[in-house]
Amino acid sequence: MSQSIQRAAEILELVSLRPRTQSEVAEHLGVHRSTALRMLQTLTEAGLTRRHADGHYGVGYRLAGLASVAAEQFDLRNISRPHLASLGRECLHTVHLAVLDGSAIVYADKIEQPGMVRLYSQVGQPVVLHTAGVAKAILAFQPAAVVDRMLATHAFTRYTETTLTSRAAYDAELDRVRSRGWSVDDAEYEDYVNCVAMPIRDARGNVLAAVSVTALKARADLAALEQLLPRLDEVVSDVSRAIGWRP
Amino acid sequence: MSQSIQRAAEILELVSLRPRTQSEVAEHLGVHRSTALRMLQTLTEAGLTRRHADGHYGVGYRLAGLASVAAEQFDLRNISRPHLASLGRECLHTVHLAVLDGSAIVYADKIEQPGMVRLYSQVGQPVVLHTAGVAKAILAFQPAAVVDRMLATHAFTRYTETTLTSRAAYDAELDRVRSRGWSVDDAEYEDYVNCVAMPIRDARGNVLAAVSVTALKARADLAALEQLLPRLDEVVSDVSRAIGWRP
DNA sequence: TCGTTTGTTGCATAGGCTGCAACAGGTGTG
DNA sequence: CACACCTGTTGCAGCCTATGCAACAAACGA
Repeated sequence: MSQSIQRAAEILELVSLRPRTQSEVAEHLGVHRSTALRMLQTLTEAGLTRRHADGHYGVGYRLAGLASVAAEQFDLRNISRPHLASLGRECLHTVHLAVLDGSAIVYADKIEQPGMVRLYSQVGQPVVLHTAGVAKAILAFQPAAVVDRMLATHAFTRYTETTLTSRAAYDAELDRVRSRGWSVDDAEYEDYVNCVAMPIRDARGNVLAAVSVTALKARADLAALEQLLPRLDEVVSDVSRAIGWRP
Repeated sequence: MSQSIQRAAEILELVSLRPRTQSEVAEHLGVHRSTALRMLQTLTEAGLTRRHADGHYGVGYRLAGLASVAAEQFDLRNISRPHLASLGRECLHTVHLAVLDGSAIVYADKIEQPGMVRLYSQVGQPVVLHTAGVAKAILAFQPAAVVDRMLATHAFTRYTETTLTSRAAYDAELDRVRSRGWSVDDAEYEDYVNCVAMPIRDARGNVLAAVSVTALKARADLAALEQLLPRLDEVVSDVSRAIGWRP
């Protein structure tokens, strides 16, 4: 809508990766050098960028200050709620939000549908790491060290026929999840419940949460749930963008 | 220089104080409502602002993303952070890091203590040159030309009874700071807040930053803060050494 | 020393921003 | 239920302002 502001935002994105000279910024934006300089000067006056001694422009201190204000207000649950709710209304299944919280993954929100069988999950409770779709969607995108730490003392208890009961099998599944971008719980915890899940990325691109659509197999089996993946992808993309993620 | 970018920055500052409606923003900027909305939409697309469910606009989470991507650009802050944090933990007061940034001195970091009264200062904001302890700690060790340039257009506004309201009085204070190596803010800006500060030196021995310990007078008066000087000296020495300074 | 890049300035142009008005949709109030 | 109020959207005319350009001084590094 507003070209100059768009360009300003682009400059911030550019110099946040690494400080740039006025010429580099000009070239990146496709504008004249003097134009880029004028914009950089304005941004610098505002403290959003700052000029380094070597003539490169980087991110300014004021931006860090504003960022901390934003960080204080961070509230994933409230941000994602409307997106999850509309997803729930559309597909009429239960929608979960789970977040990585220290050494556990816990349900942070749950959208239920009226007149449905209640699922066992409860907000605030830790998920079962080796069966829950959300756990796989989150762990698939964590550094190996984090996965190791979380699974170090984890027992791969068998709950159903499809439960993954070894770390090796689980790791293989995480590989699959990582490459295709979504995960399932194929009746691995209760043999009549299955789900699909996708990860949410934060402002740094890290995966710290996931959304799942869960249903009784009798109501919607895996094949049916997979039909919802495009819509689920939309939802997690929207939420990721809303919390500052950019592709 | 660039009107739109200036306005964008002003919007960020405005909504960082508290979320505003498009009408409030328009009024604040003195532009038509549709203009303000167009700017807000652009900022929101970029993630720099964010629309709350009630139609108010606040700071966006992309700011946090940019700041964290750019974290490595703030070398001094990164180096000093652990030292400041442990100092803060020990004395349970607010610790500030301020740097000389072009023609202003701005807060570069702020270590707050849980459950404490919030101080007015914000990262990225310019400090008040004639009252802030960090300003005195930095300016006392600048060449006269730099001090003159920075104070040339500075108004020595009186905020409290102890505010230094003349260049002469300020220069005398800088002399004192220079000889003893530390500075104070004796309730010169807000009559219930005081602090002590010491300079950080770089590899060339130049002072480009300072650290302060700030507290409500009721919690710790100047005499109490001066007890912390040996520890503060340790901190600024450690940080100075870490960036290459040698005594 | 020279070549390169930065920062500055004045100016003409054109492009984009601005204000305006009208309308749809949503919210809350009486 | 009507009403008032605010938000969000759109098309458009006119003017502002951002832009490109060129020339120059200054800083910088090779």
